[in-house]
Amino acid sequence: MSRYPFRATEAKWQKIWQERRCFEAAADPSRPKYYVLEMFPYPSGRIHMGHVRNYTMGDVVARLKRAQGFNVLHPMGWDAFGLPAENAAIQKGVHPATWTYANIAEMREQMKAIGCSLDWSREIATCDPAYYKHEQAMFLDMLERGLVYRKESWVNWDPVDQTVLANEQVIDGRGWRSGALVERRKLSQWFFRITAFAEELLSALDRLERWPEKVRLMQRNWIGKSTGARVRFDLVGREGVIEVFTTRPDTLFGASFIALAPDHPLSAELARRDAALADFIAECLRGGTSEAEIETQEKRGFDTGLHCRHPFDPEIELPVYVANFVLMDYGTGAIFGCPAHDQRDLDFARKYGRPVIPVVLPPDADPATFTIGAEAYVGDGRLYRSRFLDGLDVESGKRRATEELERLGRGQGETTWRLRDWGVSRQRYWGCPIPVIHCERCGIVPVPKEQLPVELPHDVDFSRPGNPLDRHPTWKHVDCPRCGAPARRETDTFDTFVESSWYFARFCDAHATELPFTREAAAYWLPVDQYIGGIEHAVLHLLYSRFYTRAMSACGYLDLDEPFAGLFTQGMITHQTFKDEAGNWLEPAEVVRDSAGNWVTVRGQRPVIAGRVEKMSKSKRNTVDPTTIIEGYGADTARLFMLSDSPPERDLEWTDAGVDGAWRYINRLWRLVEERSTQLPPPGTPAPAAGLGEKGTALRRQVHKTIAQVTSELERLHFNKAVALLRELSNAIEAFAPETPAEQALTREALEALVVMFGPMIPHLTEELWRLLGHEDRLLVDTPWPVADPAWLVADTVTIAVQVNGKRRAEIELPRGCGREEAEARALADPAVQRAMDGKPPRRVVVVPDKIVNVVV
RNA sequence: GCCCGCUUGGCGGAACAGGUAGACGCAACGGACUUAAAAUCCGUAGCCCGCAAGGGCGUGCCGGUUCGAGUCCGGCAGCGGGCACCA
Repeated sequence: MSRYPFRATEAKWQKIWQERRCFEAAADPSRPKYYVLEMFPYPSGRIHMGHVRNYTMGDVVARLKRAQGFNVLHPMGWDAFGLPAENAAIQKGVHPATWTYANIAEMREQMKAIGCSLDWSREIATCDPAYYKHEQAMFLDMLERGLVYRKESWVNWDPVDQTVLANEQVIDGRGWRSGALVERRKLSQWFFRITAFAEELLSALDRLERWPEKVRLMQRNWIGKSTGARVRFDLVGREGVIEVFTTRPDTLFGASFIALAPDHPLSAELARRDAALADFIAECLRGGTSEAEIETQEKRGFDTGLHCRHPFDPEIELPVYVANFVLMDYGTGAIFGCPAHDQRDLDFARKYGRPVIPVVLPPDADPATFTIGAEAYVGDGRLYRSRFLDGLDVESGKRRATEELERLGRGQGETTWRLRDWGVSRQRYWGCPIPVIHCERCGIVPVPKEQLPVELPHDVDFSRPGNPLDRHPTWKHVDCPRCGAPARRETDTFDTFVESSWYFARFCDAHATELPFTREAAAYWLPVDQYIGGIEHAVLHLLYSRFYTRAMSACGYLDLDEPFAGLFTQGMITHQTFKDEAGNWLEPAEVVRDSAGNWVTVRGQRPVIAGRVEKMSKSKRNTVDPTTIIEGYGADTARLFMLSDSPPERDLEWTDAGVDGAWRYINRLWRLVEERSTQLPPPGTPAPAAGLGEKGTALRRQVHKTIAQVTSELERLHFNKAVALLRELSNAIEAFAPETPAEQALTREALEALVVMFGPMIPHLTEELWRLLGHEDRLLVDTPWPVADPAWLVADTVTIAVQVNGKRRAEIELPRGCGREEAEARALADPAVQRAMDGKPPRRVVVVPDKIVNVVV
């Protein structure tokens, strides 16, 4: 029995595709373009299964679009700056650049073995000065336009990685990479003014129709727009005013206290003369921000003794507290408490004995008896006890109250955002240097563009913690470009998310030298038509890129707002976990089933505890190395397994049985074509249009139906459904034993359709089969996608179900499009139907033509 | 706590737009070939009753709309995810 020689075959076709430069793209305005992109990898050293799944999906789309006649751009590169390179330097003494480029070389070879239709001529690495030079130039342009600024602020400091983190990189109070509890520090930092686009970044989400709703929702929540009002409360008995942001100006008459954040300037001022308050504030600031701590922390306040006047009635005076639950970096850092209609304010009021005054009356509630118990009322209703607001609903009340505040000069309508500006300064070596110079006399001076790139020095010392750039003997010492006095380079580098915020644009013109990319190339290729990657970037990378694209447009580099027209987020790869008796994680390769079916260790047959199926991770050791699979079964087997069965957005459980199944099918397909190919007429021999007999007609119908369905499923990225349809077709071809020349020609027709349609998924095998079918002159990758003939999509007859009282009782075959009377008569005549009717006359017969007949008795 | 999603055989999953639930696979079982095993091929298979013909039940649970509900509506449960003192 013949076995598919995958190793030689895969190597052969990869070499031919490369030699013929099949996948190198060139802009061609006369042709429609299609830009397919997978999120580029960090060069950690080895590819993992998640990469393989990601790139396989992208490759199917790229190859499909290519066959459909699009001018396809499908590039690949390396997100090459980042901390692991520095950690390697510290631990192994290897230079970050050496480590990174060695990893790239290794991973490039691993990736090539997957056989993706990538344009390697556009390969980029973000740590290349030829790349980050443009990033520095763009930064200077953005600085000039006010899209970048520097300010001293409280930052999230990761004590393990010794660097600042963006808000988006702090998860549950811990650094996203190190897992260390984040500290607060005050530092001077560079910020991208992402908030300048907050409104647009939010509203444009509605237009991203080819993005998952889930991602759009996550971004909406992250941007966190709240509309309300800023209200000024005058202090009693002293100068000054407290500004408060509220989304509920309608409930102002329910106010019973004012609360300040512990780090509010007024809190600090008062603390200077009040030791007890100073202690309270210190205690609040010490409290962590982790989830557990917030959960357990109770609402606590400190009465400052100060009072404020109510903006609508100076007679009403409200006490001012400092409270631990008020955040300085949201709104104004101060709130007014309305206990009746806010749960948190209610908890606080109950604890400190403040009055609870309901001012929104729920529908059907009696104003005389309505009271607030343990829960605040946050729903809609009619305002009452609120003078000029009485009788209004909540929405109208908000508008009316805001108008009144504006009329009195005590406030105005305002929108606040959860979104903060993006802090990009990192105190690390292996990143893009921020191209500015600090001069004692001139302040911050941009590095003149002709001096770019500001390159990282190669001779750095990792023997001590902290930023090696900072203590480099010479690098940071430069003369001020403006006044010539001795000055100091910025030693912080960019957050690596800056590099990934524009790499998709660099691919349009990866070798441009004067500009990051030419306007023409960007105008032709962008936006990315289909972007594929993990859901973990739903906020970070995808939001930064949307911002950065707008910022580049503002600086005149291109004319685009949204970089990714279509987004697909793939599921993760999971695998069963194993532990030994001592509780140590075991690799899948270290365990095996014994004769009784129990899991035991390969070495020593020791008992193994089989655990849950979880995301493949190094820490749980439940990973499978893609290279091992590709060497043992071939890339096509790995690709087919990943595309079969599991819908791409869902998690995929990696199993040996599943891989075996894919491997068996690869061989089955190979044998099918090998066996049939000897009896086929030469390529190009058409099968007759008619007279194929019943079997032949059915096969041709199935071919055309499969073409129509597979095309549509692949276009919607439903790879698992496409695989199922193609397996059905190949089952049908297997069952079809051609005898006449016409049937042999039909077999060729069917096999060719099958091979072409499987091409994007298992490219090496199908390229070989295409050759086996006698196509010497044209590669499969240059063969157009088949088009279904509508004439063969419908049969003359249809088999429909007949129901009696909604239960299926029979199947009847009817001419397609036959009339209701005939369908009804045929249905009622069926013996099984008559039996089910039990002699009763039909009360009603529902006929849905070509679909179903339902007899109601 | 708030918001979102999901729940179909032993397992992964199909089912366009309310119209034959379980396609296509994985695992399993029976058989053929083989000294044997692997590979391959043929066959069985939602569950229950039945030799069969056939019948009953069945898409997390309860209810509703409809000639007809996995699909629509209301309620509940479980699982997963996002956000979180956000005023």
